[in-house]
Amino acid sequence: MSRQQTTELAVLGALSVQPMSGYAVRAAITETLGHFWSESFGQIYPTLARLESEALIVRDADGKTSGSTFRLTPSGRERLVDLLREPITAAPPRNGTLLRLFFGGLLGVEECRAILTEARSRAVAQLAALDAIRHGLEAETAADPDARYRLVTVLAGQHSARAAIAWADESLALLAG
Amino acid sequence: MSRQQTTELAVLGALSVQPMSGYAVRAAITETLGHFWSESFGQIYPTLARLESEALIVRDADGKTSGSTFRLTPSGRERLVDLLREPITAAPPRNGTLLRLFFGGLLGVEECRAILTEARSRAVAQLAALDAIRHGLEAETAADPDARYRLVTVLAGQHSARAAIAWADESLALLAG
DNA sequence: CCGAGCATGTAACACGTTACATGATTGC
DNA sequence: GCAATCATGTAACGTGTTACATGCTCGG
Repeated sequence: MSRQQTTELAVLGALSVQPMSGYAVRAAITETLGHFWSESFGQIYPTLARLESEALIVRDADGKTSGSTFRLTPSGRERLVDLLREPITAAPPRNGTLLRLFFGGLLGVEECRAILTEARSRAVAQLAALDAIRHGLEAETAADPDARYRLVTVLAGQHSARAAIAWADESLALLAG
Repeated sequence: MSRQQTTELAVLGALSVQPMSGYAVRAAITETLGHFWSESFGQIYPTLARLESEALIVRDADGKTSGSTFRLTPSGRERLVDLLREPITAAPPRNGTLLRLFFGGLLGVEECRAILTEARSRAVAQLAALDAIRHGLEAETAADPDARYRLVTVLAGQHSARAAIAWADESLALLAG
């Protein structure tokens, strides 16, 4: 029971920052929440239509241009806060890499080491990408206290990436010996 | 293109350890892969039926008892290895906790600290649970070299849990100051 | 005999991606 | 004018969970 409504949460959240088009919502989610969230157009547009019909957002036609701009209504903002408050249903964390390594005996040491090496590379790249974002946010924090919340999500990604690197190193050593 | 077929991989993997009933496959996945995988009956039974029709597994009627036992055929084992070798499509890692914290400004410091405290508790509990499993596996490793692969997945969970604890502590300090 | 757990399966629903179709706007 | 990008939407498909329906088996 009780749908997840996570897409609704992400869309309302994006619009809470500033009014924008559906296309821009997608871009904002990809760019800003990209390291822990994703949405496709096939989800976003139907969601926008439903939110509009429930008067949680309104659509302003952009004068002469083709697109439109969606804006949160007061009840939409209330709805967003309600969703934020809702208990977080811990999704089962399906991890394809671990599933493969668990049955690694069927693949052999070398292939498993390759999987680990690749996972390590991805983590190193992500750590570097998040480092750049982090420096920007730390500068912002002085002016905007709310930037701290965004910083918290970046820290999560960095801790997670560092853990992945340490795990890969330890596992590579274990499989080498 | 190219379906994920992750359920198929998990089911074949479970049966590669030993022949068992569908009910037992579900139990094995829940107990052994539980910290990084999950499957429901609604997925398992149709998958077993399909695998049987493709002759990747066979069903042995258990004499007089009601259930049946599924067993990998040689081609089923080949199929499993093929699936293990397939490139891992890194699933977008949707994290509901981070999505909420990102918009934490709308919730306020106290509610965000509560979310972090709860995330920390879950990580502490998981770390302890995995520690018990780890000790068992380390003992097994001497006798069964393949136990190392299972140990690798446990290490992943522990690194991840420790990272979550460190992240929660750092973030709680950040939001306190 | 009765309840707990074993066992199998289906139907309805929710969620999400991909591919497609269509057209406007803008910069070169 | 033409390509890239902005913009909106739909349809088909795949995947996954939940709830339901059904019956067996075994220990107390």
